[in-house]
Amino acid sequence: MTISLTEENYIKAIFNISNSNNIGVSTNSLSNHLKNKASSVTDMLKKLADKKLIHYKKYKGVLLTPKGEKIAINIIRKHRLWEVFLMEKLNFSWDQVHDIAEQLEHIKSDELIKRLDDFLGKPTLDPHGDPIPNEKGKFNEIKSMPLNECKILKEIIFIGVKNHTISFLKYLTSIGLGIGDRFKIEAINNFDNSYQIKVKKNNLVFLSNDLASNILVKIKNE
Amino acid sequence: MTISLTEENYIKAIFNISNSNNIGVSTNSLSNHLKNKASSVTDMLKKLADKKLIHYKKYKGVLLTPKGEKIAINIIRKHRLWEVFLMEKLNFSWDQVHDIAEQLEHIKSDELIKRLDDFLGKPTLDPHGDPIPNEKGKFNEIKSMPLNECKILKEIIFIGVKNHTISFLKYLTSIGLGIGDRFKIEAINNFDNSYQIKVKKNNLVFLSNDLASNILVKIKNE
DNA sequence: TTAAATTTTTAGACTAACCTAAATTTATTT
DNA sequence: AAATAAATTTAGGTTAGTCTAAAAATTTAA
Repeated sequence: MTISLTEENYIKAIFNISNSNNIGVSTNSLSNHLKNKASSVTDMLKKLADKKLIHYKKYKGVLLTPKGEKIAINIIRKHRLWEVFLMEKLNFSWDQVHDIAEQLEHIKSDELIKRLDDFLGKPTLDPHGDPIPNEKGKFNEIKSMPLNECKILKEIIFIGVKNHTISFLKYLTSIGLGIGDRFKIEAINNFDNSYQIKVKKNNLVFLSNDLASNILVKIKNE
Repeated sequence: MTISLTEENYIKAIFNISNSNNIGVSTNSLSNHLKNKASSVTDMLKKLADKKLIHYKKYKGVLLTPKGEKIAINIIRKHRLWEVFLMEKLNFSWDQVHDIAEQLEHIKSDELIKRLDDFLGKPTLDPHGDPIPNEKGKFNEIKSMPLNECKILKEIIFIGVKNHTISFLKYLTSIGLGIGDRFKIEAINNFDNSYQIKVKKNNLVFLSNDLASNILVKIKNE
């Protein structure tokens, strides 16, 4: 069975939306996500259901079947491996890699991905801190939390981001924050729940609560 | 102006056919090359002519405009750079790279190609010995000739192949011949114009005239 | 140089993936 | 629980790229 590029994008969207909400995906959310009209989405959902890639009941939203999920995870694996390649080997910055990886993820060759994986040293995290599923589709989850759930003044490791927009990533870069950085929470301002943190050798950096909610961290030695 | 993947494939086919024949490309040759019906080809030729990518006069065959040629050369550049990447970095063999490069050549990002080129050390030849045009579209032609035009017993360098089929490449590999190899013509058999050559440290290898016509060589020190 | 063969184009249709507008179902208010 | 609002689906249409069959132009051959 062949799966078109468009079908792949729908499957990926369903996976991403259901994974962040953990519930059946609505036609409208797909319509927003893919910037297609809801009626177009309905058409495609019927097609994907015929191919047994999703469970679909009219008016009830959709979920991936195991077969559909396998495809979704493989696309994500390819996307993230290419992102690693673009950053590590071609020296792109983390806000430049997404659009290119969005194209590369559709290249069809299992052998290519196997060799790319080897070439990159079988990475388990992409440049945004997102886990890269292995060949079997297994995610090596690392326990992280949004910075704004951290209410104690501790040493922290910056693990990943929730918001992947270019402007957000550029902003983090501009204030000197990158994946893997260690920093200390110096203060949590109780009037607006904003944060003051100190990155090694840097001055204090102020982060709004909203910004902190998009930064995923791990408490050091935990 | 955006150019679809299909349009890119037509432009590339026109370039390749006209470059090997050096003459206007017929509808039928495109139909064979692309494995589409001639009527489909006609439709597309009209579209490409509207976009000023080809010169097209009904019943008269086509040629690329400078604009079309620029696009064709850029696709070829991308294809060959990706082939180098696949062989040099991912250790594919030369008969495996074509199909994957056929997909990769359509990835749209000038920045990506620029960085890939740097990463690979700005190569000027691909793994089949074909020249890689530079950013400006200029080919660095190397003077080579088919082995069967070589009628003297000389030291030879294997520069490239004319026939790119997988079976041919595999055959060359199996008899121990690879791009860059030096060998000596030991004998030219006048009854069938076949060749006997001696690759360094190897036994004598017999090549039919037909086979020799698909091997591009340079005479050593010339 | 006319007839036959070949090549190319036109005409009309199909599929995938999209759209708008209208109808239907589900959810929310009062 | 009826009325309104929102979400979803259906109906019918469009475009890109393909196809088959028939018509027209060109080339080849007698």
